[in-house]
Amino acid sequence: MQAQKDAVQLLKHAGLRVTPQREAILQFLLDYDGHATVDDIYTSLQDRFPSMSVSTVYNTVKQLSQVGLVKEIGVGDGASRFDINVEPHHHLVCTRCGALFDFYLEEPIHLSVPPEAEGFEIEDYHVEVRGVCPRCKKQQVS
Amino acid sequence: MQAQKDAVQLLKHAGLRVTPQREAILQFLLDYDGHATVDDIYTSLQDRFPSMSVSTVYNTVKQLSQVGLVKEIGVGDGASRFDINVEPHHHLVCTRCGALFDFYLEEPIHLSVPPEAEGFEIEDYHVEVRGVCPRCKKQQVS
DNA sequence: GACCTAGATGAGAACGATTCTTAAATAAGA
DNA sequence: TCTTATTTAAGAATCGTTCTCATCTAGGTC
Repeated sequence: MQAQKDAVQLLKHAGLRVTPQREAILQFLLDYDGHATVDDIYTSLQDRFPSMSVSTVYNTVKQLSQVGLVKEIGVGDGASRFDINVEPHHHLVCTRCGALFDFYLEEPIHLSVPPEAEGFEIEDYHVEVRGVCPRCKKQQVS
Repeated sequence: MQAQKDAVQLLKHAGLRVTPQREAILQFLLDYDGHATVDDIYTSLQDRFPSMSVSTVYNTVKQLSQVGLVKEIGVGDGASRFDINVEPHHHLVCTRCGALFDFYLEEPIHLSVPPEAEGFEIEDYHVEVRGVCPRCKKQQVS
């Protein structure tokens, strides 16, 4: 009840219409521990919304991300993931299994904009660290 | 002649068979000023290799990147881009037009691996800075 | 130079993620 | 309750990429 109200309030405050589908999708992301793909959301809500289409999930997460309620993270080549953690943070990606971990930088990056991009207006940045996660490291025989 | 020899030598040293298609693709990347997509390569070589298939381009760039002759950079959602600059470097991406600029970090990043990823073995990392390039900034009225 | 074989190519089918299209359904203000 | 601008469902369409497989060829061997 509590949590359900949250999703509704968040949608209202964001100026989005409250529909059952949106509420469920946002709620799912609020409860989900990790970085969900559209397919995660879609299949998880199949029971409650058997007739919901994938387009609806795409539309919804796009809107949620436009109003800043979720953050889209596109690492590597696979499907985009959606993160309820909208604070600026970065990711470790396992090149073996695709697992994703959040991390925070100890201090902001320092970069020198090259001459040909003089005047580039930085909006934000994302660091993608690639490597082998502890789980996969354990599994490899070497 | 000079440049052409380079591509051949690079392929040989990498232990790859030298085929006309590979030579042309690598040469194209050597000459190309920027970050080419598979489609850039494919369409640019249509004249010289009318019967070359996209698969060949995909196969070739994949191999070139496996032997370290080029670097694949996948920013945002669109097509992967291939970069003859294999030094560790990072990218500015224009969120309006998709333009891509290289940049270098003044100093390496410092990160604290989160507890749940304890033992993560870092292979490399890539910083994607998003914003508005000078050209697009000029064009927007505001 | 001719021969052999692992490896490369071309053509198109297949695939996965995402977007588009359209008609029907509905949230939310009047 | 009525109205209208939004949202939805369903599936077609699109885009980038991979796969399949029959044919071809680079490059070592004789």
